[in-house]
Amino acid sequence: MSESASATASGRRLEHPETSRIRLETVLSALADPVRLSIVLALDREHQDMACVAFELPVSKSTSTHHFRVLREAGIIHQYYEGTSRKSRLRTADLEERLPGLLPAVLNAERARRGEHP
Amino acid sequence: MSESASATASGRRLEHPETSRIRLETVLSALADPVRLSIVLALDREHQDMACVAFELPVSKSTSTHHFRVLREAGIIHQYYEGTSRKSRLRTADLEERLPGLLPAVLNAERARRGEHP
DNA sequence: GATTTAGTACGATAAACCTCGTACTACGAT
DNA sequence: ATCGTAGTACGAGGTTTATCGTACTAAATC
Repeated sequence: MSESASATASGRRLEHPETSRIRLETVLSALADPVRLSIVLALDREHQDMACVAFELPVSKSTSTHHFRVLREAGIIHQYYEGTSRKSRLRTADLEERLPGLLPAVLNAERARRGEHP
Repeated sequence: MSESASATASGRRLEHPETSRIRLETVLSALADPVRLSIVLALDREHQDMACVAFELPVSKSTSTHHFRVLREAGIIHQYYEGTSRKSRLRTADLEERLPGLLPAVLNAERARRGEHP
């Protein structure tokens, strides 16, 4: 698992923390926001890479960019370029290695709150 | 489990959310702070009720009060008066009922980070 | 009653955060 | 080459947060 950005389409780099540098407090902060929580939930539900636009977030484009960056810099999602869009994927395995049980617990609780079936 | 404060020594009331009103985002926010995380860790490690002064936090008294209130209002700790001091206890069972697996995951991760034995 | 101990209440301050709009870039399609 | 789509960068505005000091309260002790 290399950590240098996979620049499929542009020369732009996307910084991702190594798994060993994922920090509990940063992850908790990142997840403690309703918009970001809904992003994480959608990524988990669809279990496929999603472009930012697919989330239909109730915020502006720049705010959306901000939230995705927070998630990426916390080590919660992996992002890469594909054409004009940027795809995101949950770093499920990395999170499980570094913070075992945390993401499943958060996903379960939030799904339960929303009345979604597990 | 009654929710009206147990005013052992004073007439002062301490507000505690009912278990059913514990919110994921509030809990995540509350745990996403180093001082509060160390409070929760100490409460879990000592497995007994602790007075605020026993934590020896690296902040002033008023800041300490603030952090304990955040934890209490999030539903993470229960507090009651005893003499001149205020004792705190983790609401382990309530959290497990409402947000299963979350607290153990956080405690494990933080203990691992600190190099403490589980 | 006076003192000590433990903690609260009330601002104040400085940093961080969420939000937005505008201007810009990169890629794909026409 | 032009246009549209998807997203970034930057800066600003407003709110929340963490921190503190000072002044206060309640209980235990002297």
